[in-house]
Amino acid sequence: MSLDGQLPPKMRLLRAAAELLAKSAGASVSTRQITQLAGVTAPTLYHHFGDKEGLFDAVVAAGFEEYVAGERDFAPSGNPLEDIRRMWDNHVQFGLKQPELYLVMFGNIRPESRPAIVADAEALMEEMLNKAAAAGQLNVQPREAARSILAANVGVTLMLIAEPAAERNLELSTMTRDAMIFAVSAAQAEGAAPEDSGKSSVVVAAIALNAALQASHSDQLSSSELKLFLEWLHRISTSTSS
Amino acid sequence: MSLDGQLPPKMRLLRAAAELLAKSAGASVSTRQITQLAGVTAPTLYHHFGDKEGLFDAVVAAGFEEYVAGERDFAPSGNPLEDIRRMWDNHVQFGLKQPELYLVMFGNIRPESRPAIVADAEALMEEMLNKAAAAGQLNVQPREAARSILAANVGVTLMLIAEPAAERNLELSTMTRDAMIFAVSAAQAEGAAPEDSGKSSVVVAAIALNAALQASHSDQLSSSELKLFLEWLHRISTSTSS
DNA sequence: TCAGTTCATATAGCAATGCTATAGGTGATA
DNA sequence: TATCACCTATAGCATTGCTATATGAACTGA
Repeated sequence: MSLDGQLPPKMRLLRAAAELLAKSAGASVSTRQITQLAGVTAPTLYHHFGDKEGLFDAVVAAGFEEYVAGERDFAPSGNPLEDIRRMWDNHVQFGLKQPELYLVMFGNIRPESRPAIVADAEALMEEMLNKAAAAGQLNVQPREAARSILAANVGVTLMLIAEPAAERNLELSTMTRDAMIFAVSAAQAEGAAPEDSGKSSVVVAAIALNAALQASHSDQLSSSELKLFLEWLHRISTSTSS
Repeated sequence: MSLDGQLPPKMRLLRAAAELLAKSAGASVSTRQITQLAGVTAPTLYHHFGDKEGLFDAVVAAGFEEYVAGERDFAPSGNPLEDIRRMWDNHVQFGLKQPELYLVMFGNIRPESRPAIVADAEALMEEMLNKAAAAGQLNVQPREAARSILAANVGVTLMLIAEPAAERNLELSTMTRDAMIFAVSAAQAEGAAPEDSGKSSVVVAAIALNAALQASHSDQLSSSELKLFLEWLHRISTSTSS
């Protein structure tokens, strides 16, 4: 019952809330529990965070920073698709290590409350996919691919969290991961997929060029020219031949 | 303020809870609101459902029956993969029509509380995938495929719910859906995928035979023979050639 | 040095919540 | 009619999130 280091009460509240949230298996955590563990009285909480939800938002924000740090910390391997795999695995590991926090971040999403985190996570994924696109490894727009992969990533993580820890089979994760990456990557364009083999190398090249352009901030075209050019590229790279 | 038809109080409580849960955007619904709307006093609720959570569980169970009914209601189209697409779309539509209910069902999943629903949903999906496997359209075990597809389906639905209704882009759903089905189906085995082109037609055939056997309850082998035979099949069909 | 100002914490308590001990009413059966 | 199981209501308890108000500490400017 002692988080009374010399830390300021704000930090102690954050840590107490995070700790109680982590160990309470879904049961609701009361402000009295939090303040007691932090060695602080109620008004202090409301002075710093305004609200119980405000405190939890702060906990979530801290957790998200940890998540982002984990996603950025490994050095790029040279193969963007391989980096995306690692990103996926990092995401899953984060969810399994801090399930309660993860559930608050990605399980309780509501339109009016918290899509900012999702947008940030998508941006992180898109950033990596842009490299793949620039290398000609992508079959679809990086943004769409990022949203799609992240959605599957979240779904898999939630499913794994829902399972009793003993029965968790990580093959679900690797299988879904590779399925998504494969479907999104340019590998299939080399002849297979009978239904949409029309995704010719033209499309892949257009996507790659698009990504390269947006990444390099080229100055060789005026902004209005660039806008139109990108629009054409977009039309080409999203065209389906069916 | 009147759900006082001649329905029994138990039904009125269920409907009141469902209605309040549906319109309260994430805010917690109090038992007093529910009992008042149902025209009933508190002990009645606890007599019938024991708990507030018990009542919500009942609401979820009713919602899940509705979900299952929706998943079963369309006639099979002859093409199992096409049926799986419809199943996916049904799932997404259900989530978008009843977001609050869906969030309780799939967003708040915790290992100790509610994996039964997930297991049922998986079984539903697996049932359909067995047909695809029997038709030689599947590249992996039906159970694994079902878990994978359902996970992606849940993730996509949650992401769409998280978005403001105005900006919802269903292309995320169709794209992820087709990506998953493509990756799981046997189509790619016909030559493309350079990394694991080893998924030869032997594997596909083994999976198909396995599904057919389990579906037909063949009596031509004794149960112990069948068990061993299935084990071998399983070994074949899960072998990777990398 | 000291009044003034601001920030941070504590005392005490309110309204709303989930839930229950107890009792009253209703219908079917004997 | 009496009994008995079932269902519902009155009243109230403990806990919840939150706040009105007051006290202390630290810094500012003269």
